[in-house]
Amino acid sequence: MVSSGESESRVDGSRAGQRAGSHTAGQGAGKLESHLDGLNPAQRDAVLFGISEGRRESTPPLLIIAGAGTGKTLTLAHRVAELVLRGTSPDRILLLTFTRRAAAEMTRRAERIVARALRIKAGRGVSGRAAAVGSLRWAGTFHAIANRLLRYYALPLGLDPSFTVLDRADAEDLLSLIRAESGLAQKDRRFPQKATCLAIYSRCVNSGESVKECLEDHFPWCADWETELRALFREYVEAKQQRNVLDYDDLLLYWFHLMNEPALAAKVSSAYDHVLVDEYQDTNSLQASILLALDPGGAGLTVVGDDAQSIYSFRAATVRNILDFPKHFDPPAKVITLEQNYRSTQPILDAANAVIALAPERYTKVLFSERPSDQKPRLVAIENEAEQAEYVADRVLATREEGMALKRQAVLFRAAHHSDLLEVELGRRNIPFVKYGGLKFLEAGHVKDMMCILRWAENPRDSVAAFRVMQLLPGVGPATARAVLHHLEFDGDGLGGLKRFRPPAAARADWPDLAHLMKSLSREDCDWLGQVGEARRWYEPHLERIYDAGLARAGDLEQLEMVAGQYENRERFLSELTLDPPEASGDHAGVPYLDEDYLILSTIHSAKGQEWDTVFVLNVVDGCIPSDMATGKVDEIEEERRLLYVAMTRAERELYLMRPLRFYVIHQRRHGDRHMYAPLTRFLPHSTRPYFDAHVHRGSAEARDGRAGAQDPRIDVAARLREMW
DNA sequence: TAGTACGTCATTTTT
DNA sequence: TGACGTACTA
Repeated sequence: MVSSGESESRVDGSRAGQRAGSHTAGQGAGKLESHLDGLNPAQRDAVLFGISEGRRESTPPLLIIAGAGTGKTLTLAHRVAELVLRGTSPDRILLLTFTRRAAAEMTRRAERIVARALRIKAGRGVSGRAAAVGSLRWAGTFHAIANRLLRYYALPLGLDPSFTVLDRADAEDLLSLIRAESGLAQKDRRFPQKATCLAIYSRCVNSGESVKECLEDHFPWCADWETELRALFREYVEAKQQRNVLDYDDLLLYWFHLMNEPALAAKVSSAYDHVLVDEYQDTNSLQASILLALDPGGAGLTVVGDDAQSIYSFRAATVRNILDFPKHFDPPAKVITLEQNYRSTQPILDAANAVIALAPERYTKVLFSERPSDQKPRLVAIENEAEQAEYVADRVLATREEGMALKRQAVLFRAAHHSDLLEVELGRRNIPFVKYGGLKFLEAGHVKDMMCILRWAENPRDSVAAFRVMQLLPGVGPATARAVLHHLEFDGDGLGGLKRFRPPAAARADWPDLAHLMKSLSREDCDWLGQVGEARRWYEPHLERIYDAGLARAGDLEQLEMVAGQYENRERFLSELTLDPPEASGDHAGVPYLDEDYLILSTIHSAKGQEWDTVFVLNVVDGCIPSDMATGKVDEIEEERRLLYVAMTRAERELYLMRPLRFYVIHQRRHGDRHMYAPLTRFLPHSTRPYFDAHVHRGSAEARDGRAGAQDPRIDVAARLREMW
């Protein structure tokens, strides 16, 4: 329980912050109102820089360094709106974001700003041109935009436009299939796992490193396998081409090669007047090459980011992209820095600044806020992880009692499994929650099965999907599935050939239905609406046979069918879901209803760009932050420091750093389970102590178990026993 | 050839 | 703990 002595300085709900369209109080009555009134001078500079005429040629490149919570999205949205207001067609703005959520948010805000600007103009009697952002057609992640471009340019790229996109799990499966076929697995020493192989491959592609360099720098324990890995990757590339499938990295690679052919590059480039890139610190060198090829002179190019929040180097992102950006151009790109934070209270910023100030190399930028508070962030030492879970659940409920919705509170952690115990505790207390990061909706076996049915129909050469679908039938295993693929290749009638395959006896009863389903789904004129239902009706009996919790899983499939209805066709549905999967998974599988209130659980990575009133950070101990997988290199440690910084700067009003003293370490050593004492994270050395309220929390377990506490009276039993005689 | 029982060995974050 | 690979049985 929390001691009742803690003061809870409530801040009124309307943040002193900035929201698109919100008026800031205190504007001089005589001053003319403008849609830019809510912006501070630096933001205004960033919005207006170089776009006085709205023409691409006259807009030099711009880098906006935007610290955490400094109104980055607001500023970028204003810039987009400003471009539209000055006559740029929204169709000719390319907006590259880190997630689709960010793209949607930016579009929404830009629209509101434009609407407001037009209202103001109209109010002044200036007849505003009927400009509307409409939807920004070219807003999305690098991968999503690549997917669309590659379908437009499939022909010159030698692609079949019906290609399907492999998600990570599919790519891993394909790799592992090849590994098995090529005999790489049968070595005396253990070959790296499929996930590791793919990680190595992906890093090479995205960073431009050779396999050798990559292994030395990032996967030293696999260094002996260089030759085999290269052979594996060669076969992997070939396998993808045969199957007409692209993985995530291919999307970028093909785009890159598209941009390397001058005639095509010119065509792509000429489609956009302005290119804006968000979260630039988390792009990798392949993405940077694409961008520079898209806009070599930098005209109309704006990138935004914060080097202190670069946390994706494991995905080959390089902070050099943002640091070196200005130098790519002559004259160098203009740099504008945003330092005023509108999110957090000053004590939270002070603590976060203190953490990042200890980074050996950094680009000085000190955030300040106009939101005072007496409440420093709390550093809570607690017995163990179980009590950490109880404490957080208690505090969450208490904060809700004070009127703060669960949705305005978040629990952040380094690795997805760090919230396991908390999830159990929340379940026990019936506190609804949604978890971001970790296992996704689409990774659940049964959802994957359904997606593969549709993918196979979309791309009959997608044998990864086919392989999976066929083995759903009883009596069909890898050998039969392979035989079917072989049969189809020679039959030459697409999926229609399925009905001419003679299945083994064990599968005979179920075969015709599958053949019929796939033939039906793959017809050219097959209406998209209803396809998922058709697949579901076929699949449900198998679902019940294959999985234990068939009923709960059937619910997910209904969800999937509803989601499918929101897409115009099968290709869009498959691509967009693969490239931008619904990332939350609730307590019960499936997406929660939006009107419910629920607590947010999230990995720190997935929390990027978000903010909550109250934030709890779990396991602020060495071994978790920094993760003990990352203790090797200085760079890696520095990235972990930035992770803690990102986590802390998500909080608006209340921040709790949780520090369990004892960890129960399971299945790690032969010696069985044991306890370990974990030291406080090295990122909070003694010098940072003044920025925190430290307390030691004595868990309720002691009280519940009837154990004695410090306040209990003392009895001198020994003396009494002596007195008995 | 499918399906299962058992032994081995672990590297976080995600488009 | 559980994912994955191997060996065995029906």
